[in-house]
Amino acid sequence: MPNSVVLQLRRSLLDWYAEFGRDLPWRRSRDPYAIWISEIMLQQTQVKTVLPYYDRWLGTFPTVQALAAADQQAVLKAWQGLGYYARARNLHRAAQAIVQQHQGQFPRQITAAMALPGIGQTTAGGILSAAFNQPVPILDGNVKRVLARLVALPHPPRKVLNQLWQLSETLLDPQYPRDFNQALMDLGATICTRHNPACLLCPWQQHCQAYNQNVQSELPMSESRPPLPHKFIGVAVIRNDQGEILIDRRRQEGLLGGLWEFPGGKVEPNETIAACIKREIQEELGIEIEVGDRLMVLEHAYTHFKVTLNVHYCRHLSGEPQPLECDEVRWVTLDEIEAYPFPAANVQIIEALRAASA
DNA sequence: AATACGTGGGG
DNA sequence: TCCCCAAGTAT
Repeated sequence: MPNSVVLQLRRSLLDWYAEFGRDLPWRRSRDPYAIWISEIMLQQTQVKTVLPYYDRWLGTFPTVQALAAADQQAVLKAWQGLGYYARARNLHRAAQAIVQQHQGQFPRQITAAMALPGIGQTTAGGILSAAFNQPVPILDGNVKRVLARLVALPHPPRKVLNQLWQLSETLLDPQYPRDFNQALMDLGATICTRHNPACLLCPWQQHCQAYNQNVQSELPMSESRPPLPHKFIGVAVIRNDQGEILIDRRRQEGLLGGLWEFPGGKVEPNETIAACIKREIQEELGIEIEVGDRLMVLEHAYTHFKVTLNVHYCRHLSGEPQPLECDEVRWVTLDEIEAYPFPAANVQIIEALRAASA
């Protein structure tokens, strides 16, 4: 790309941003901690979703020291509903590393930043450019889409990441890296959207190859995926003679790691829901239960599979619950359950229990 | 390099 | 209804 074009692209984008850039709360701050929190929350998550979480989080954990000193349960509770919970666990661990190894200061070296858990190349670039105005490129979903259209990229972005990183770096304005990166993301989020891009309002219209070839709605190229597997799960709401409910904390690794849940598991072929629940509870907790009435059936979709949750009331018969396949087990009341972080599908179960007890 | 990892909203 | 997607990272 000729240097004269690069200069025009920088200038037109920065002019556009000065007039139409979004007023977002983290842009009002130069605190690396606040900017870091926003960057992690924004991974694979829309601005609209993040806004309420961001404000609450800074109220609960106003500094990196406060976050480092917090209990993981409180951290996960503040993250409840945002998804990709490894982000919260990594944020917590990274805060402790910053306090212990960086004197409480967010590292300014990109290699040091990327050594922190949960911070990859794009997040590091986003933080260092936004907080310190360092000339470090980014390549998030917005930038991939904008650049793929700008050059009419004839490949799915995933196949040519090096080329896109190179382009992001070439275009980055060395004088205004903070505003340039933010402007690039705003362009993707508000003008160069996935569906019905507003090309007539775009500052890059003149240089956009996709627009000039009228293929903007076809780009970026996407790859089709096979249909998601579907799992049927039996879930137990086990109550004891005191009316308390049994919950367990999932292991740290993997899906929903560290969150609490109602115990249960996958229905085997030719197995009834009741038999599944009774078996799973014996295997996971080592106790005998009686499976009772159905509370609800709910559908939920994760990133890589779908589930049908068959939730039944159960009565504890005998045995002391043990954490055989989880990190912890606890009897709680419906009031106490508020303090525990649960996945979204389980929040629906709690709401149903609350409605049933009212 | 390909896959695991959440959730809510839009077409 | 169903698929796709949105400020990606870790392994």
